[in-house]
Amino acid sequence: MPELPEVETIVRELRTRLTRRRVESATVERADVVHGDPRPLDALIAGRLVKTVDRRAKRIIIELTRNLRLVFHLGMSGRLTIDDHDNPIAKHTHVRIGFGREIGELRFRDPRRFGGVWVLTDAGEYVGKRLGRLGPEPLELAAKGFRRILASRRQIKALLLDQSKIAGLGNIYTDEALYAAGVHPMTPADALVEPIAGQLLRAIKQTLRRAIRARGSTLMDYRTVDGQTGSFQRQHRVYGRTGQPCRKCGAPIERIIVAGRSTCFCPRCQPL
DNA sequence: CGCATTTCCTGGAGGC
DNA sequence: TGCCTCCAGGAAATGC
Repeated sequence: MPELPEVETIVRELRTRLTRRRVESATVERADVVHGDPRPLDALIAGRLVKTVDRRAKRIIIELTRNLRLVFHLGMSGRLTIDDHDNPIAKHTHVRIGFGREIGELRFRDPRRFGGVWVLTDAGEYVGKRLGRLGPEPLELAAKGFRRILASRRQIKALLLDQSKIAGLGNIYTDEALYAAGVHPMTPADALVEPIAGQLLRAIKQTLRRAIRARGSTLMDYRTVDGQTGSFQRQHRVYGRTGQPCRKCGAPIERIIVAGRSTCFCPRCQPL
């Protein structure tokens, strides 16, 4: 399940391989995963060059010439890969964007279809409707901004998962960061006063940076653009370790439901 | 408006 | 082996 580190890994690879390349064709196999400008994608983007590849929270933004952006969201099971044109097309491949023969084909595959691509031809629509409701990037967040976010009675886990408050964390990195800071996931956010709030922000940033360095966590679906797995799952302290001993204190890791999500934590290192 | 709950979807796991 | 049920979860939609 791609969160910020997985998406950042994908963006870096796409940037290296696609910047300044020319789109030659586009094929939509499933129209209902494509949103935004309703005109046929092939006619719309063929001939344009890739100007930039960037990330906002968990979204991948491919900017083409003449003010057109393709915004990919991978949802749960989405993958973006670059394949040779004649590679077999995997099941649930919904969109293919062809580049030159020596580059290959960008393929968007998403079995569960929680993801999609937004074709944005107007900057206003892009900022206002799609990305306007996203909170700040956690890696760019200062202590003051974080304290403002914490001014709520909600459980800290629910708050960190709320993309309109802070954008990019998902279930894995929320659990890992809370463990690293020694904070129980059900703690009311406004109970986190200094120095704990600062510790938590540092834990969030450190967890994300380490995960990016390991090219993300592969549990099931996630792969990098060239099909490799990430390796951060080997450094997980709580996520997916239910019943196994805490690496700090030896107590068994527990799994509970918080904010409707399965939540792993150490009852001894993260007391309420 | 803010926040909690429900809903979408498929593949894989586990029970029998 | 085959069939069934359950579960994973990002975020939009819905319901207070």
